[in-house]
Amino acid sequence: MASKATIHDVAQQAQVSAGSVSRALNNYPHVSEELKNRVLAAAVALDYQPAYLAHGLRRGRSNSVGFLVGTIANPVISTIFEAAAEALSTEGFTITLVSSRNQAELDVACLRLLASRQVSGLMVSSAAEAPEPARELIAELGIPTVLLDREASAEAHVHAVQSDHASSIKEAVAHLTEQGHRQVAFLGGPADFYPTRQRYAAYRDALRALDLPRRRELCRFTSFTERAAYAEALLLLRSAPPPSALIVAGNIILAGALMALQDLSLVVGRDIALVACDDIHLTRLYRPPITAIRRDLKLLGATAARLLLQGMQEGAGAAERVITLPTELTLRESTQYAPTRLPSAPAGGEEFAGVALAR
Amino acid sequence: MASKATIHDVAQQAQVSAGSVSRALNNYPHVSEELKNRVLAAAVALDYQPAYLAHGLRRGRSNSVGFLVGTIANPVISTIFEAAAEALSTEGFTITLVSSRNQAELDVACLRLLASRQVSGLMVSSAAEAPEPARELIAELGIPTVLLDREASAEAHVHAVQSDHASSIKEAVAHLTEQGHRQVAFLGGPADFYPTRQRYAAYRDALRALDLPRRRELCRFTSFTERAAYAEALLLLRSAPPPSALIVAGNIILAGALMALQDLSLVVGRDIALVACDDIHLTRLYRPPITAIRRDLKLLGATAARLLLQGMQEGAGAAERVITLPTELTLRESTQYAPTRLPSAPAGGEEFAGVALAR
DNA sequence: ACAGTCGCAGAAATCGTTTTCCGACAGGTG
DNA sequence: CACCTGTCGGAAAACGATTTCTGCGACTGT
Repeated sequence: MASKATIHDVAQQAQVSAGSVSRALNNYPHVSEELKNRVLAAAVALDYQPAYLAHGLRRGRSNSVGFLVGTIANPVISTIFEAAAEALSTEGFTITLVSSRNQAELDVACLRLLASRQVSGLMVSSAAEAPEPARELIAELGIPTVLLDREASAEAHVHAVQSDHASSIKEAVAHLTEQGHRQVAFLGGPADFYPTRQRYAAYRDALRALDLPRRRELCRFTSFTERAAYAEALLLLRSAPPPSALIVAGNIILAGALMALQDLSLVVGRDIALVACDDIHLTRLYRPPITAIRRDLKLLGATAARLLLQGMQEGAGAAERVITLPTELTLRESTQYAPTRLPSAPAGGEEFAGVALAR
Repeated sequence: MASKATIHDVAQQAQVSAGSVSRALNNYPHVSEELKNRVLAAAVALDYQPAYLAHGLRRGRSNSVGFLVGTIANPVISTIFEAAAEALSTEGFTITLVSSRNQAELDVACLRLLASRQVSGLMVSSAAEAPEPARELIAELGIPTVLLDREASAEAHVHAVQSDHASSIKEAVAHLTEQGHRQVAFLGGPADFYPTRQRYAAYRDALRALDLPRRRELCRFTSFTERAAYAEALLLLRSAPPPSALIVAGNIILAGALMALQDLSLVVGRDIALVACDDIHLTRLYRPPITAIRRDLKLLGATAARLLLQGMQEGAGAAERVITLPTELTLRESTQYAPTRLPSAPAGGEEFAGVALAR
């Protein structure tokens, strides 16, 4: 009913041609006030809604941007995209959402789907990374694209918004060192994943700069499932000598790590210091509150939207842009007190280490 | 490049007419094997992707379903929609996502937008509820629709998937009563919100059935922001006599409530028993773990998708369907031990009751 | 051998817009 | 008065698919 009236109905009602209706409604030059008013009145009277499909077909663009996500069921991702969606929709764009279900091999199929939908822009927070076929496809598609927290591309139409993970990681390691920690562990996402690479590199550099021991077994990578993160965290925590501090990337991984800590009866802030890489409800509300690296997710989404809007406007014009947004280390109790595992408390420390070793 | 080849290019390559290409590709009857092969080969050679817009325009349907959400930045919502999106996309549908930013007055505009996009189906988890104009619009739009955890509609094309909030709430109240609690508080979402109404009604009925005091000030409703939930929780917890148990609806509200509890130095499981209405990472990982009402969010989403697919297939055919899925109360330590606030100290108990009567 | 089906495929109409093309008309100028 | 310039709006051609219409052969039954 609502979408039943066509432009011809409006034209008939207003006693003009269909072309004039189109011109009047789209604010073309050289349209008389009088005609415009007549058309507007008729459109309102008939509750005319232009048929999007026909509009897009003729115009050659769909006025919709494609969102490719690994999963939307992650509060960090969904917050970013919500902000981006808001900015884009106020500019008249619709969002077409596709999830590759965290399966890298589905990325390409999802992109093709979006391309066949003739999206006018692309926002990508895909499952996988790097030399991947998905990147090539994005490059050859020629659609203005913004990568979210992914390795930037050299293509002119492919922009990127990233977070400065490195500086906060370095800050965190420095902070832990000041508290006396020397065995600092790192639990990251998939090793080829851009944020993980950034964080890991910063972690490694910081250890080197501060002359801390760099032990391979204190550094593990896991997929984005709680179960996998739990398993890796267990392995990591059981290594000898055990870590006295742990940096975990991502909120799902944090959940797995906390489960592992609880299963090993390790109390955060007492037996081990903990730093999380995204600030979610859990980090603030956990007892003790967990030190976390914060970033403005809404700003990230909004910035990405702005970049994409620019990219879509200038067509295949200017060169690619990369924007890096700051992160901020928020200290909380999980890193505030020197854990008992620290070698500074000699006897107790030994004992705890012994227990940990014995499982 | 990828979407550059049209059906005419394929026709030319295969030395047939455009119509035949369409028939061959869409598995029409009366197409010779030989022609079909030739067309298929040509299509592959040219990497032909049918133009979605033209296809939809001619067919009259867009092969995309609209998702209307209050916000996607809520893990419960996004998990449901992720599951629904997966089921729908395997059937060849695309998702068009619109967020009304939790503003009830935007619901209608969002629906109109989706309607103008000629979506073939609608999935609604809108901000607001009830006699609202949005419901009327959905009714008159005539698009097959599934409401997610919302009041069902009498319209033939409007289906619903709901959760059986009531039974678990009753179970929770019974459990609390068994532990000796008499001052059971309830912190819900907006009062006109379907899940809140269901939960509140069940809570009230359970109190009545178990002959517990029903005090208005122990029952508060809040919007879906952490700040608001925090404020209401403070008021609720400060009422005299204070509640010894608290049931909170929704994950955002839980976060606000936990903040309030921490600010008042009330320890969950010791000073107050706590029941949450959605099982998220936070409930499982909080110390102590929080008793929660669980439901299978993926099943909810998948069921909604199934309902919508049915609805879109049978057109304006059969009548509306409502499916109610079970919930399950998972007991954890937050309700396991009798809190210190319990009137088991008799004098206090009398006093509490007296105050309760006086309102 | 002839009318009646049936399978197949080309030509053309169609979906609802936008856009191009073109003609009509008004007003100012040489 | 002829001529240009510029505004306005109708008619028709796109856009790229699907679907209807139509006709051509081949096959069947009598």
